Amino acid sequence: MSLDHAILGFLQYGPSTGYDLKAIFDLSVQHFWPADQSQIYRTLSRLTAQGFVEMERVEQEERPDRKVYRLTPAGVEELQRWLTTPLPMKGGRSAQLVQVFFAAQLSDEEMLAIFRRAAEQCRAELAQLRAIPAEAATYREALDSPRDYFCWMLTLECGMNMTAAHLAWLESVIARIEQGELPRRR
Amino acid sequence: MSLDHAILGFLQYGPSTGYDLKAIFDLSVQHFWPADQSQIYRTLSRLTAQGFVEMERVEQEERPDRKVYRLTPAGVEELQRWLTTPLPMKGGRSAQLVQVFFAAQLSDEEMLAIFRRAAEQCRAELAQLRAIPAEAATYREALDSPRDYFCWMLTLECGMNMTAAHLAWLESVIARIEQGELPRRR
DNA sequence: CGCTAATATAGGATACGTCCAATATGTGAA
DNA sequence: TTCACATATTGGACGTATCCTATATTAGCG
Repeated sequence: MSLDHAILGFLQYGPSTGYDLKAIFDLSVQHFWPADQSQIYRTLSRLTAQGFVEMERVEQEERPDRKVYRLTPAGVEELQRWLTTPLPMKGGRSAQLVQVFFAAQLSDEEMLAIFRRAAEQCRAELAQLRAIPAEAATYREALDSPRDYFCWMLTLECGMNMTAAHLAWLESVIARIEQGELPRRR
Repeated sequence: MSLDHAILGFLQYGPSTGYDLKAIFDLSVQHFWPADQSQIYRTLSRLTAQGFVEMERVEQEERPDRKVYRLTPAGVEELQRWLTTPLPMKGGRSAQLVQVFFAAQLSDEEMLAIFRRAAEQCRAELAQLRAIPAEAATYREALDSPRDYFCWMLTLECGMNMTAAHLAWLESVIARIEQGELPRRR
């Protein structure tokens, strides 16, 4: 249940609405923990019921009331507890690797297409990740703690390293196939 | 719906029961597409209803009948179609990175613990991946096509590369924290 | 002799994620 | 003017994964 704790984590920076949370999710942790908007709202209700956050209704004219959530002491404690809890290494799923695994019956050209497409997507993702620090600057003041910022940048670095490594592998596979190292069909 | 297509992919090597499929899943594709046993059986029923596989009941004494599934022509076609379909790059989730992102409020020691634990898990996973080729040899004859085997080894290589890259990153973070590059709290 | 693992399948319950649509209105762009 | 987008929240439906339990028997180990 990491969405719960990610939300608690963000609320630790200060009170927020579901809408705010969605925005900061998309900017900062999306590449390793994407969050659906309706999922955020539902989780917020649950966290309230569990007593980890409190909600304050702020009335607005002509728009839906804002519901501003803040951490309770119990929420702070729960976050702390979770952060120091060892996590089981849950292997991610990759549909693309499933394609690779069964790609043997495709033609060489079709296989190359899979790898070239994947490489393109990697490059796009890398570009996206590289664009984050510029946008992050906006929030840097809000965060204000250089330690928080350091942690954020660590996750970014991880994402870029992983993507770069994946891209390197894809390119090496493409090169090998182009050099005819792929056994023939039949 | 990659589980569906992974099952179709394995059935392409020859008829199997749900039980057989579970075994080959765990050996070969588990590290990028783990499959739950009951999920396999349910998917098999659905694929039958959709006409992609056929079931033949093989009676056994003193044990539940084996249900042997085989691909239909429609199933072959569906597999081929899916293999050549571009996939949306679905970013994997990493609860560990969520911990890192919010780790700023932990002590240096607690942060180091997170990274050291993660590094340990990486090493364990690497060891597991390295053990696969030996077990794979059993199935090599069954697969018999060197092209299929090549694709299998590609996915293994990918897994090992990614894990190694992740480990390298973790070790570099540990080194940097130990050298005091992490900004202080408060 | 008892325990566990292997062979084989099935179903309920639950959590979690994703998509889509509805509600309401202001602002800026084409 | 029309269209999309930002603000803000909510709910239905569905797909997929995960967990647990039940059934039934054999083989091997200590």
